[in-house]
This record gives sequence, C-alpha cells and structure tokens, in this order.
Amino acid sequence: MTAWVLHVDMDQFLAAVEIQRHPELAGKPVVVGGRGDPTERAVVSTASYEAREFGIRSGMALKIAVRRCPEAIFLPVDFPVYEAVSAKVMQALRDFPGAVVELLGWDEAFVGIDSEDPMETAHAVRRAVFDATGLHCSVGVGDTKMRAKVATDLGKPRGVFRLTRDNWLEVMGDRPVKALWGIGSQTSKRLESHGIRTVNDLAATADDVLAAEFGPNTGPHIGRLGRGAGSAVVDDTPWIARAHGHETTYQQDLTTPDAIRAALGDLAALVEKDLRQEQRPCQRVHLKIRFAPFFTFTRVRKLPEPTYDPAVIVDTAFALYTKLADDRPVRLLGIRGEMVPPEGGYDAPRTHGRRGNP
DNA sequence: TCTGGGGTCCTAGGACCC
DNA sequence: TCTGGGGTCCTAGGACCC
Repeated sequence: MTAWVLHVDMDQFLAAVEIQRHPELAGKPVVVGGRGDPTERAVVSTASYEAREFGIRSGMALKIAVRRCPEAIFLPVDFPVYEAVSAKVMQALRDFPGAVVELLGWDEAFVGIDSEDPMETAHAVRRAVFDATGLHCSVGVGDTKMRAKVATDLGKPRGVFRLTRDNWLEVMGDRPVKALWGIGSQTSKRLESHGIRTVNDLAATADDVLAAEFGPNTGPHIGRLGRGAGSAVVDDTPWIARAHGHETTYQQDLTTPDAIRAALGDLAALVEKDLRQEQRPCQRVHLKIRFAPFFTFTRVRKLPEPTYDPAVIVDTAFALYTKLADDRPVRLLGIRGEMVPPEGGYDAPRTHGRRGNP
C-alpha cells in the first residue's frame, strides 16, 4: 500500500448550496455575495459555472458582476447554512475508511489515505460526499499536498486528476507560476523580473538566485513550489486560532473621528465576544483601515497586559488611527485581537489560511 | 471599474540588553 | 576616529489563502 494525499474541493460551493435549496435556479447564472444587493459595496463570494461564463469571478465587485450579467440572480451570503453543509461534507470524509482529514477551509480538505488505486479511491470519495450531501466535488490526487491541491483544479468540475513527481512538469511546466498554490500576483511579478514565467522556468532556477530575491527562507521555499515538492503529511490535529477579528466596509465613508470611534466600538464588541468564547485574552491589537479610495493600512500595538476589555481595545485601535494622522474618509475598518497562546503553545498544527514554509 | 471578511506567516529594521 | 557580536522584543509592512 502506498500513502497518498487527496485534495477534496467542493464545486461552486455556495452557489451549489443555494441551487440545492432553490432548485429553480439550476442552470442559471447565480452570484452569491454580500447582502445580495449588487448596488452595494461588496464582492462575489461564489459564482455558479453559468455566471462564470459571463466573466464573473469570486473576489470581483458586485457592481462589476451585475454589469457583466444584468440578468444574473444575486443572493446574500448565508453563513449558518454553509457551515452546516460544510460540517456534513467533513463528516463524510472522516467517515471514509482509513481517511485522515485536514481542513483547509469551508469547502476543502486534504485527505491522507493508503491505497493501491488512488484514482478509484478518489472517485469513491466523490461518491461518498455526494451521497452525504447531494453536492458535487472534485478530487486531486498527489504524492505531496502541493501536487494534490493543484491537481484538483485540473479535475474540475466533478472530476479527478492525479499529479505526481512523474507527470508534474509534463502537465504544469508550461503554465504560469501563478498557477501554483502560494504564488500570487506580487511574487509572480518579482519572478518575471528575473525572466521566470513558467513552472518550468521556476523549477530550473537555482536556490541561490531565489534566495537573493526573496530571502534565505522564502527563496528556496518558492523553488520547492515550482517543483511541486513539499510536505505529504496530512495532520488532523484541530486548528487553534491565533487571533479573531472583524472588519466592515461602510456603504458610506466615515468622515468624522466620532463616527470612527463609534464604528471601532462596534467592532471591539464583536472581538470581545470571540475572545471570551475562546477564553484567551487579547495581547496585541491590529487596526486595519482603508481610506477611500484604495489605501489600506494595518497597524499593531502590544497591550501592557492581556485583556478582554473592549474599552482598552477601542482606545488602542483609536490611538493607532490617530497616529496615522490621515483625515481622509474611511471606507473600511477592522480590528483583530491577537490572543495569548494556549497552554503549551502552538505546536499543534495549523493549516487554516497558512502560507508558511513547510 | 471596484475592492468582503475570515485568517496565517515572513522579512526588515530599530531599540535595547549583555 | 571608529563603531564587536549575539540575542530578544517590537513595529511596520508585505504576501498569500479561502
């Protein structure tokens, strides 16, 4: 038996859940995002495949989406419903014989499993998820997490694809580096300035070149991404949060210090609730702020001592805002409360949202 | 043509200490 | 006139992911 990494990813997850409970939407362009009002400041969370044909993508402003497809159906994001469906998906994976499940998000997970026929196992996982939820997913099969994760996209929708050391460059070599998990637009640009555009280019680049550009740690890490290398260990240890935060984009910009302080108060109350639930006080306060139009700042301040007190959190956040000495209108505010580490630290694994070098 | 809300980790450099 | 070497803590800022 050989150990394999499967990456399971739901197809058009939010749209699929909405279509399931509103069957009359099947086959139509459906866009889930914000409060479902495309005149508001909000972005697309998920677009159905029909909506994607109009060029609508997740992360796109709803105002642009509605321009691309005026007849699309816009629906609000309904967190509790997706969370319940997500739990069913993950339970189906955990119930799969021999599976070790590591959550990556609402709608995706790594599954570690021993198999002689991983493609057949992947199809069986697809069936298990469909039987439990009535929803379709795609599955990537790999000999590392990186390869499994990238393979899933090649299998979509409702399919299975395998990437291993043997076919990695054959399949991925001519694709742009941005197709890799962990390389975004900025890293892509910096690589391009060295003439590195494709996965082949990156895989052939010496570590010391990358280290000179990105640092001794990140440089070689990026090189490993190009080769599809990396960890193959799937770890089901529960995730421990480092921080909890809340942010809001205001439909009308905030223009006075009083309005900003009041808005910070609302956010601090939400953060306090999370911290108390977690029973870990806040040790550092992060302020995130976007001035109209598009300048985003974050600022951090350590607290003299850990606290749950929302008044302290607000005062700290407001002080950070004042220090910016910028009286432009404010479009977005966020407060993140970084918690004291749990007993024993963070040696338990953590995958959610992680970019770290494996 | 406009930009969510939830996260995590990395690098650089200054302050300070021995 | 020149200016250690090692360490920790902190802030600013960047990047990426779902």
